[in-house]
Amino acid sequence: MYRSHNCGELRMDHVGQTVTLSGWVQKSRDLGGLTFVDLRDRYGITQLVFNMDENQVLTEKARKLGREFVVRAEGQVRERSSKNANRATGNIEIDVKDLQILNASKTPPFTIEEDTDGGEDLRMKYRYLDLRRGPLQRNLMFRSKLAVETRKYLSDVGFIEVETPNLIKSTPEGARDFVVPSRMNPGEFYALPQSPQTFKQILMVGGFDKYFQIVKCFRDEDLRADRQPEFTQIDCEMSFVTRDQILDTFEGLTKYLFKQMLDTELPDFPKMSYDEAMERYGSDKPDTRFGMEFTDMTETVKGKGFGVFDSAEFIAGICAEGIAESYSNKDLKQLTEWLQRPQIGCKGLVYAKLNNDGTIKSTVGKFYSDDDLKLWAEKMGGKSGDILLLLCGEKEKTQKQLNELRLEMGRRLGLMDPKVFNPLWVVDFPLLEWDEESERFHAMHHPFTSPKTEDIDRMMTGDHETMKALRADAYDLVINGVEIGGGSVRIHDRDLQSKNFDLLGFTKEEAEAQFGFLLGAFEYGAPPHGGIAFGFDRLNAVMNGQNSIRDFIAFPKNTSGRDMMIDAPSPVDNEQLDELYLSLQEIEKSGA
RNA sequence: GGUAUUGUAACUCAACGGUAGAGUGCCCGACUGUCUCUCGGGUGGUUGCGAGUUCGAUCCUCGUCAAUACCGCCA
Repeated sequence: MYRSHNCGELRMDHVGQTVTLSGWVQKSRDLGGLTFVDLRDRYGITQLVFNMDENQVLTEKARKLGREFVVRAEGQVRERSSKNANRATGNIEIDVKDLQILNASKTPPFTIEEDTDGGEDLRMKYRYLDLRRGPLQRNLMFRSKLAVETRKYLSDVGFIEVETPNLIKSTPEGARDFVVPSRMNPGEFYALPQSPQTFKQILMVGGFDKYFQIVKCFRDEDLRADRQPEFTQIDCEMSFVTRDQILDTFEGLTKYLFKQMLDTELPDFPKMSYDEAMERYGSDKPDTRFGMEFTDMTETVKGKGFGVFDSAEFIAGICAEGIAESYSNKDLKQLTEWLQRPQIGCKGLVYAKLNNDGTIKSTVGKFYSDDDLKLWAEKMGGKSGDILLLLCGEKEKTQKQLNELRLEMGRRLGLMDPKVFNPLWVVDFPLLEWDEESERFHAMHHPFTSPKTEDIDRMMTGDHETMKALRADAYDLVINGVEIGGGSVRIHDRDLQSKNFDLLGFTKEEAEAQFGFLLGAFEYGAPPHGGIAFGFDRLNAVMNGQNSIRDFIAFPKNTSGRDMMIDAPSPVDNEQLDELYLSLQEIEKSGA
């Protein structure tokens, strides 16, 4: 027997019992005649004691243990003479009678502790060591429970979990596909699914009116801290439902998950239109934990001789509360430079400091009287002690930049409380997005998204400008400025679907070749349906107040899409290539 | 594809253009109540790689590779 108990469960109640523990050596403290060894498993740490007077051979053996040795120890639980209040098992220790080294270990390249000294790349290479650390263990246990609770909730309200294939068909819309060559079908390729989108819609046609799946999705696009090439979704679809029934169902799920996992009661989720989100926050995923909302100043500030404003399409600002005294000119200059980085690309920042003594200091004081500036303050809700920050330019671009500024100020002023969760539904997204480069429309959500009922007529007959303004029955769940998931009511009418493909620039033949199976299915009685998918990795991260999803994935990839542990991707043998009828082009290495 | 930052001992980081250093780890020794044990000694380097400038480069310049963050991209 390797263990009678784990390393986290022994307490004063167990004193006197003979127990067997197995685990890893966290650390040993050799005091000469007395040696302490901290034994660790995923449940906790228990102290082993060896005494030279009582058993010299065993103590000598214990003194030779290195970090991360795997050992089995048998002995008696006893009360400690000096207790450690910082540890759950800190009142007891094991007086070891027998010690077995199950496996020795090389010295690990970084410390296996709560806060490791290892850098990201080392931790990735030795992921199996990093996984032994408390934070990673807790994250993966959290993830496991979150999946279990999701299944519990959804199956309790009647959802059926159905698996869909991973070897499917490449489609031109959306992200780049990962592609898999088919040996049995020379010259042809499968694609890995970007999501089970078409399959879940076909399941609706198949009569599974409530479907869900916790499923891997694959997208061959550049990565970020919150984006992996393979990631997991809670994917759902429902038939015979309205938009609000879908939203209610998943609001219910979200509330349930927060209650079960964090014991947090979420309030009802507000619904905000895409347009409103853009006006108030300049973002389709606003962080509503703090205010600092936009004020449109276009009309207010024009006509006073300040050319930059007078010629601008759009001028808007935010009010940063209570920092007039603490923010020096140097700070503001530095903030301006931050805004001027190419990633953001502002030309400049206009500010007005509303000093506590009632004076106002502004970069554009030359053009605006104190009364003018007081009007600004009034419009923007500024009071003494605040700083008004204004940006101007082309409307969409300026909104985007002001959004960045708002978020940065939120960060700097500590307004993003990690303990607070502010969910909201962003609804009524645009149906189509005009792509200047290819000079055609793209589906903002995906090609099966239904326009809002009231927009259908305009869609069938409207001109180009009308098309840009069409609203879709599409929605996102946003929590603390993170897009947790999104979905839409789908088109179930073949004519409407054809029109949509038309607008997206598909010929009939292309549409048939790409999506014929779905269109065919729709001819046999497709029910009205809609659905949603949550980013499961992101949900884990957000619930734990973290930005990076990597520490919630057991084996993540780095920013170049490499698995540093197994060193993938890697070349394959010519034999393998031949079998697949593939030949490689020379890869040009520049320079060298 | 672009912008930026970083690359020095096993790890985390220092070092004005002038013989490369600390803490941690690791090894040896001492130590009977530690839990960041303590104390003494020791080990440890192709400064990512390649050019260039210079009497001399970890430092400056160019190239290159890699990691990370962001933009583009991605729902």
